[in-house]
Amino acid sequence: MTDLNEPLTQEQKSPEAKLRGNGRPARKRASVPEAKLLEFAELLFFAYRDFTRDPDAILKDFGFGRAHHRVLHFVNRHSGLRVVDLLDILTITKQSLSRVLKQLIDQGYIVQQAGSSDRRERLLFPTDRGRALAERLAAPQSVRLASALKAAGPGAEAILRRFLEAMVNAEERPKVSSIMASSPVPLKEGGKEEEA
Amino acid sequence: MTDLNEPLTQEQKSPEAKLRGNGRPARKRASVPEAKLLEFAELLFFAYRDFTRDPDAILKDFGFGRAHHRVLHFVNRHSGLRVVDLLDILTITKQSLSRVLKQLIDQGYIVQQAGSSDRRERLLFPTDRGRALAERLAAPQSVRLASALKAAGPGAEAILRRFLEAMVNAEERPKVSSIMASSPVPLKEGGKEEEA
DNA sequence: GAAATAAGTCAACATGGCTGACATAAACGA
DNA sequence: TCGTTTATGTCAGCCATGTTGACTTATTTC
Repeated sequence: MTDLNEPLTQEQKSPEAKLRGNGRPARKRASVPEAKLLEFAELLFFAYRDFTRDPDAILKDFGFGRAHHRVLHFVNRHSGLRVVDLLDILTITKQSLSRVLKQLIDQGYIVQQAGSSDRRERLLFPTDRGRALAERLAAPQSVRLASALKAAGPGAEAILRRFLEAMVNAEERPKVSSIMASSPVPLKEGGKEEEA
Repeated sequence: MTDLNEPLTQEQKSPEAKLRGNGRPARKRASVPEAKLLEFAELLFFAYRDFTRDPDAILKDFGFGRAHHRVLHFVNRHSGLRVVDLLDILTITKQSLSRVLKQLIDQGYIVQQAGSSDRRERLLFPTDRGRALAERLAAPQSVRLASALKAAGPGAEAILRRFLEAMVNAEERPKVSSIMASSPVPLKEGGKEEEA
C-alpha cells in the first residue's frame, strides 16, 4: 500500500546504493518498486514465523524440535527416500541430520530398509507412529494454508504455486520438482521392521 | 506441561487420528484438498530456505548470523522503534536479542537514542554503515522477490499480499499492520553518532 | 514515595547448525 | 580380483541463537 518512496532518514545517502540507482524506476517495465518488495520480504518473515508456531508447540510435548519435524515430514510425504536425498532437501550436513534422524529411529517414528538395487542405501519409511505424528504436525499448517488461500481470493492457488516455485534457486528447481513428484513408496514387508 | 503420552516404547498405539476424521472431505465447499495443501507447505519451505541463502552468505563475511540480519532489517526499515517492539516482532527473549543487538551497536551498525517523551525507552536507529549493510543484504532478496512476482503472473501482488497477511496469526495482524505502516523516523541530531 | 515499566546483565542450559577425522559395507571399474 | 568410489554412520568439539531465572538501574506513574 501507500508508504511509497521511503523517507531516507538522514541525507547524503550513505555508501552503497550501488545496486539501486535512485528512487525512481523510470525506464524498464513497471517492475515492483523496491519499497514494496521489502514489504513482501517482511510479510514473508511474519508468515513463516507463524507458520511454524503450531507444530513447534506440539513438538515440544514430544521432546522434539523443528529439525525433527522437517525430517519426519519429508520421510512421511516421500517415503522410501534415501539419506542423501534428505541431506539435499534440507541442505544440512549428514552429522546434523544424523542427530535428529537417530532419535526418530530410536523412538520408533522412522524405520530404515536397505535399498533393493543398491544395498548401501538406507531407504527411510515412517512407522504408523511416525505417520501419526507427521499428520498431527501438519494439521494446523494445513488449516492455516487453506484459510490463507481462501483469503487470497480466486486464482490464488496457481499464482502462489508459480510464485513459490520461482522463489527457489533456479538450479534447484528440477530437484524440487522431482521430489514433489515422488509419491510415497510402500515399505517392503519382510525386512526387519524391528518392531510393529 | 501436559507431557501426555510421550514415547511409550513401541507402537500399538497410533495416538493421533483424532484430528482428521478420514480421507474424504465430502461435504463443505470445494476447499483445497489436503495433499495440495501439503505441497504448498513444502514449497513454502523450499522458498524460504532459498530466500535466506544469499543474505546468509554475505553475513558470514561480516561474522554475523541471520539473527543480526533480522534485527538490522527492522531497525533500518522502521527506525526509531523501541527494544520492546523488536522483541515483539521477532518473538524472542530480550536476552537473546541483547546478544546480537549489542554486537550491532558495538560495531557501529546501530545507535540508540533515549525516547523524548519517555526517557526509559531506547529508540533504535541504523547508522550509515548499518543502512549500507541492510541494503546490501536486502538486494538479493529484492531481486528474487521481483522475479518471482513476475513469474507468478498478473495479479500476483495483491493475491500474495492477502495470502501472506492471512498466514499471520489473527491476533497478530493488527500489530503487523501497524509495524508495516510505520515509516522510518529520522534520528534526532545531537546524540553521539560515534561514526559515519 | 511506592509501584510499575523499559532496558540491561549474568549465568546456565538446549537445539541444531558446522568442521574434521575416520570406519564400514557395498558397488564399480580396470 | 583388487583398488577406488560411494552411501552411510560416528566421534569429538565448536558456534549461533534460542531458553529460563534472578537481579539491577533508570524513569514514569499513581
